[in-house]
Amino acid sequence: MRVVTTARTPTRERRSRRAEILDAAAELFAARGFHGVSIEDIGGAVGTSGPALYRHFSGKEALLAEMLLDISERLHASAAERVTAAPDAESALDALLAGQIEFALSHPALITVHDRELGNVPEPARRRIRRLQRLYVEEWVTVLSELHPGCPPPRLRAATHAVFGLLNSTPHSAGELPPEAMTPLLHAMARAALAEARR
Amino acid sequence: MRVVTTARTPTRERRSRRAEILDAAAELFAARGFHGVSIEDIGGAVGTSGPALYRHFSGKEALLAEMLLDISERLHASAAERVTAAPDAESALDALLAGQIEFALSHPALITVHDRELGNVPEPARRRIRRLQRLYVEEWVTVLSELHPGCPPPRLRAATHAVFGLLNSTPHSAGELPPEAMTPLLHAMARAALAEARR
DNA sequence: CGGTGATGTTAGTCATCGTTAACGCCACCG
DNA sequence: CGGTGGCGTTAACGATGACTAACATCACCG
Repeated sequence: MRVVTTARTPTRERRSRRAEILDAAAELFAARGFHGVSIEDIGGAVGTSGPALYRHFSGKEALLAEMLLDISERLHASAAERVTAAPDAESALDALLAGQIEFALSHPALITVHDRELGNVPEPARRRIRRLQRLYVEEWVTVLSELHPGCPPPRLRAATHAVFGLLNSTPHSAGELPPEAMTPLLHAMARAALAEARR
Repeated sequence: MRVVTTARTPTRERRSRRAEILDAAAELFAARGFHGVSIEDIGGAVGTSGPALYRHFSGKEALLAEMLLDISERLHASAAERVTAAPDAESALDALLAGQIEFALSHPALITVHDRELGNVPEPARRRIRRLQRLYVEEWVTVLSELHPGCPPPRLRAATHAVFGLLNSTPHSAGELPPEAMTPLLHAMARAALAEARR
């Protein structure tokens, strides 16, 4: 059979195709959930159709795994850097807050997928992601322990998760405020909330 | 034949089958997402198998719609009651906080589904749910406006959403703290965070 | 008693989905 | 040039899922 396909020039390689697919998939997963998005949807979102995706990922779950792994690594690495660069616990906390807020405001889809879709990641990768998430939380808890000595770690962990919820609420209030106003507001609210954990 | 929608409960079981199905479905939706749960899964969770569900709901989407509608109505009704019963804005805010915290702690699955699955509700019901959610938020914004006069409503709305994120983080920190400790912690953190919205 | 309606059951149907197969371009490299 | 490999295509396949059909049970009530 004769296939008169569109003769496109694949020489254009402005950005890695993998990254392009990951971005599109993140947007779709955030909007409709992992199982609500088909391979065809993802392919369509990057201009190719369907199974072209398998040239870049071994499957749908592997795609998700790589996405979550990348997010967890970026968050944890950024936190570790910021904490070691800070002169004291006070500024370390501010740096952690600034990092999380910046990430949440600039990548709302990634944040959304990050705390919704862990359950769909197959087992080998799931553990690695969990580990990174735990390390990230412990980064916060360590700083807070220094700030609130004598406060039991479980309480600090609960407070940390609560603050994550506060900061990650960004996707739900999209458009309410411009980022220049949202950033200091979230920072102030989170800081005040964490001060209450002291008991 | 006339369709009589006022269903007289046959009282075969101690609890309505509908409610039993809704509870099981909420748990499953929260854990795996709407599209990650099959009709067979839901049936299996209540001891029946598969299509028995259609004796109680017209379909999977209708089930979700009823679930979200019920949640939104309960939240909004509770908020309206509490606000009108409160003597002043200060205690109204405390009552709103207490209500949301109690709901989030006792029904984590419902809270999870409530802010994740709106996109899967078909259109006639979606608008009603959105409207109730908006009314609920406005209940908070009205109280906060009285507490922080001169503060622009968009800022108060953003702060309210952020506090919802904080309070609804409960499902993510399950087991960190017992409810007796979690309740006052969340209340204090939320109150401190909202005080910062004053600018 | 016989009928009726509420509530189950199992066996399909039809659409969709993830994945694989088989093939076509085309850039690059010996 | 000719092959090789990266990257895309369409066509199929097998599994699964939502939903329907046809039938069973059984309490209840005239």
